[in-house]
Amino acid sequence: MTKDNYSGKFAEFYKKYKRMPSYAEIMELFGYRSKNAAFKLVNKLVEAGVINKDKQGRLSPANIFGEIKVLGYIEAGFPTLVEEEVLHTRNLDDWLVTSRDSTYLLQVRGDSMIEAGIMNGDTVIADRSRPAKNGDIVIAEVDGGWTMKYLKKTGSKVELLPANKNYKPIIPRHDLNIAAVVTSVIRKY
Amino acid sequence: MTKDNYSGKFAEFYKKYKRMPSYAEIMELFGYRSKNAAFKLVNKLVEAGVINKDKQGRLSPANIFGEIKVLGYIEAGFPTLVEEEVLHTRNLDDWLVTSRDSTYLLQVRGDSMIEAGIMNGDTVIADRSRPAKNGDIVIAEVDGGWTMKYLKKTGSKVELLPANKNYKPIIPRHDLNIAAVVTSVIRKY
DNA sequence: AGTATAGGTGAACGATGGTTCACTCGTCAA
DNA sequence: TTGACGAGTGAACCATCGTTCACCTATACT
Repeated sequence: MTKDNYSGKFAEFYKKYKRMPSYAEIMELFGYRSKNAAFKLVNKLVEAGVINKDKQGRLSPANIFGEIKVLGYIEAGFPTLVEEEVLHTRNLDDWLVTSRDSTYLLQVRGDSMIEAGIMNGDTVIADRSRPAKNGDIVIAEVDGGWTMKYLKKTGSKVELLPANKNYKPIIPRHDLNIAAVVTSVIRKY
Repeated sequence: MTKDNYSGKFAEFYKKYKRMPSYAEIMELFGYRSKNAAFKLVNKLVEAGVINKDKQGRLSPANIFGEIKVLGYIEAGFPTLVEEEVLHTRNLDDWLVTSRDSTYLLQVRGDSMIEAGIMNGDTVIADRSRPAKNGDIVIAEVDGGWTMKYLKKTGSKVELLPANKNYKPIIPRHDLNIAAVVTSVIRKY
């Protein structure tokens, strides 16, 4: 069994149970009949930097699980070199979500934001706690309905601008309630 | 202290140490002087569905940490109603990443895929293990350089198509090595 | 008034945790 | 052939774990 397979089993377990296995469980996981075998294996993985162990011997994953390798740039235009080197790793959750309680996912219908690269079927991450600045893409309740648009503030005047020439800007008549600011857009193929 | 603050402290701890606190640690966390106080608090949170407890009393977060609430649709075009109801929750990692070992993040430079809604500065998630099908967006090594394009297969012929009228299709002369398939696009504001 | 009841204290319990020690069994190099 | 070494076994160790019990407030409700 390779070293990747070793840590893979731990990652599997951690993903399933959201905690590290005890030594008794590691025994079952690898078919050992001695706790000490598990103990030695763990120490190796600690040295390899895959697992962390605190002073009291409790285990925790060492960032590796849940983190995704980040390579360099890819040029969409002309072919260039991508360093085949891993620059660092990144946890998607930590990267995209600052405050979990005030964050929501919304699926997008329609094409009014197409020029901003937001297409029909995309998912947006919206944060309710972030203050809306001029130029932000916001989720807003305007005159009784909900919409997603660019926010344009000019003095005390507020407009909601689409990113599609076929649609007109919205100037709120009665109520404008900005519910959330779009912090990210995700498209899944 | 509200119930959210209770679970918030657990979420904080779990995020920091990637494991649930022991009862002794919960005591410190909340300033209790008795383990039993922690014990009773945990049981409440188990009943509230925030924390899971297995047969041997070990704790694990009950999906709530790390999961983000999913609301309904947002109409980009015209204002519509968004049900203010949480449909379900979703874990970004599980949703976007199928096999962690073969997944990479790449930052996009250039505008050759702009009509596919992939803009300069976006981040793409690429999977090395997924087979590349006709119409997929792929990361490919062609004639010594790297690029990201649509893959077009017609019989035995292979082309790389940009999503921008200003760029021409790439027909590989010597080598074409499809390294990864783009599974998601992320744009962060 | 009394009296439930939620929330905390403090001590004790057995079970399980991680750890250590002595030993065995192959494998590989000298 | 010998010896060193990595890897697994099996038993024992104590600290810590989760749990339970009896007891002690407060606060709110009849």
